[in-house]
Amino acid sequence: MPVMPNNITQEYSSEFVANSELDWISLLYGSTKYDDGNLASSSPSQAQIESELAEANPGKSKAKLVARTNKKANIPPRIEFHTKSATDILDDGYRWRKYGHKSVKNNIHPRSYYRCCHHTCNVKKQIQRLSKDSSIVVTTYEGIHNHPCEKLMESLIPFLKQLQFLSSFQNIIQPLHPC
DNA sequence: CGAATTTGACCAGCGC
DNA sequence: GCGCTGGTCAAATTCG
Repeated sequence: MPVMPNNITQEYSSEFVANSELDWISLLYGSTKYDDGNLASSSPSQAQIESELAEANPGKSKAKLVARTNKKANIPPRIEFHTKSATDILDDGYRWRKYGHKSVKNNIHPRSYYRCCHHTCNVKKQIQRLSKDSSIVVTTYEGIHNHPCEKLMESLIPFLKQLQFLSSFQNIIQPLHPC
């Protein structure tokens, strides 16, 4: 099963482009789509990120940066991952609760809506297969997690406990060996 | 039995 | 104003 990055940030996205499982990424600042399927970028910051993505991803010409023409303010950034996978749900380390399932226009595959289970986190994601290519799973993240990845923490906890134990041990030894 | 998922209803935005 | 579409809610259902 392909594994998605643990923390979805703008900085992280260009790093993840190198993952061979990934087809391409779009950074979305909105959802305005035109009939021909194209999306446009407008703000300078988005253009800047787009060029950075292009530099980080020379072989993947499809990487696009998108602007939302929506008038609403404070729209969280959206990042779209295109992944070739037989399974719809990609393991990104976070726990998600499904809250919706909808068939969308011009696509035979329904779209699933998920929300992060963490009580203080409002990150959402949508999962949908491409109508043109059913092997491609499109995962769109909206917002940034404000908490650590649970799976990562689970694997780190034993190590941290060991560190804590060793540091307490060092506190006992240090008085005996000041150097 | 509690948690997670499913699914129909509802709402808001947009184009005509 | 109306219909279409996407997004969300919440009750019902399923699952472990």
